[in-house]
Amino acid sequence: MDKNNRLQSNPMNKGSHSLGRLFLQLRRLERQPQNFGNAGSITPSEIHTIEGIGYEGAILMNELATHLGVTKGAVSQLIVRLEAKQLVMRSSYPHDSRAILISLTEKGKEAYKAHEEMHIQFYDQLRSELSQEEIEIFEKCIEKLNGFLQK
Amino acid sequence: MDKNNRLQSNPMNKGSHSLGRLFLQLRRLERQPQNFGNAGSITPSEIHTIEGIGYEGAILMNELATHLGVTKGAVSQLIVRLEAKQLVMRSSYPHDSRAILISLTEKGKEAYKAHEEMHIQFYDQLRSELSQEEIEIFEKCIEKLNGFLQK
DNA sequence: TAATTATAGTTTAGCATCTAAACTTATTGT
DNA sequence: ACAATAAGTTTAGATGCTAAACTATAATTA
Repeated sequence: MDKNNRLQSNPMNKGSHSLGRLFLQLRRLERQPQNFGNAGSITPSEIHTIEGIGYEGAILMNELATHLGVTKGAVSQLIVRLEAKQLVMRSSYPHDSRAILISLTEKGKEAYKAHEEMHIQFYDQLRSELSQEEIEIFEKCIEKLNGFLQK
Repeated sequence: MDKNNRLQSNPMNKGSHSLGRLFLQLRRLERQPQNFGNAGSITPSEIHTIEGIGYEGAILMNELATHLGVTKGAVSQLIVRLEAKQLVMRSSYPHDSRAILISLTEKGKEAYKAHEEMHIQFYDQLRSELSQEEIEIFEKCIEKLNGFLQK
C-alpha cells in the first residue's frame, strides 16, 4: 500500500504504536485455550478465574466478580463450568448462608501452580534481557498504567 | 480470606502480579464499546479494524487479517458490519480481481482520528508522570514483550 | 491449451464470553 | 414484623471468534 497515504505518521507517537501492537498480541493470546497441569484444555477466562481463587485460597463469588471485573452472573457461569471440570468446589460461608466460598480442588491447584510457573518463567525471560534498574522502571510504568486504567 | 492460605506469596513475583492485574484491566477495557467522533458506538474489535485500515490508508482483507491476528472469516464479518455503519468501503484491487481493497469513509476517518487522539492523550498523560529516560526504557520493554509474544 | 492446484474472500454453524434483568433466598435496618 | 438490601442463579441475547465448506479468480504444470 502507499505509505504516503497514511493518516497517521507522527513520529512522536511511536511508543503508542508499540503499545497498540502489544494490545493486539494480548487479544490474540487471550483467545487461546491452553493446558495447565493435567487439567485438560483451559480457556483464558477459566485460568483467570482459577488464578483469582488460588491467590486468595478461598473467595466469595462476589469478591471474585470484583477482582475479575465482570458481573456476578458471568462468574456464576464460569464456576459451573469449572466445577464440572472438577477444578473448583463450592462450600458454605459460615457467617452468611447466602454466600458461597469457592476454592480449588487438588486438580485446580495443579493448574494454578502450572500457570504461575509459566508466569514466573515468562518474567524470568524478560528479566534476563534487562538490567535490574530497567525492570524496576518497567514495573513502575505498569503500576502507572494500572492506575490510569483503574478509572 | 486467610492470607496465610495463599498458594502464592513469592515476593520475587510482584512484577508478574502487577502485569496480571494489567491484563485483567485490559480485558475489561476490550469489552467496552466507545464513541469516537460522531460515528456512534464502536466496539473494540471494530476500532482495532479501523485502526489497521487507517494506518495503511487502504489494505487487503488478507493483510488486515494478518495484522489483527484473526482469520479472514472474522475480518469478512467485521467489514460487513463496518460497511453497514458506513465507516469503511470496499473497492477493487487492480492487480487481482479476487482481492478487495478496504479503506475508510470520511466518517471512518473521523473515528480513526478521534481514536488516535485518545491514544496520544493517554500517552501524554503517561509521559507527564515519567522522565524521558523512563519512557525510553518503558518502550524498550514493550518492544521486548512484543518480541516474546510474537511466537 | 486444458487440467490441476492455490489463493482471496464469503458464508455458515457453533463455541466462548459477557451483560442485563428477572428471580430466589437470606440478611439487615427501622 | 416488614421493607429494603444483598448474594447468587438463571435466561435471553449480543459480540467475536474459529473451522470448514464454498465461489470465483489466478497461477502452475502437464
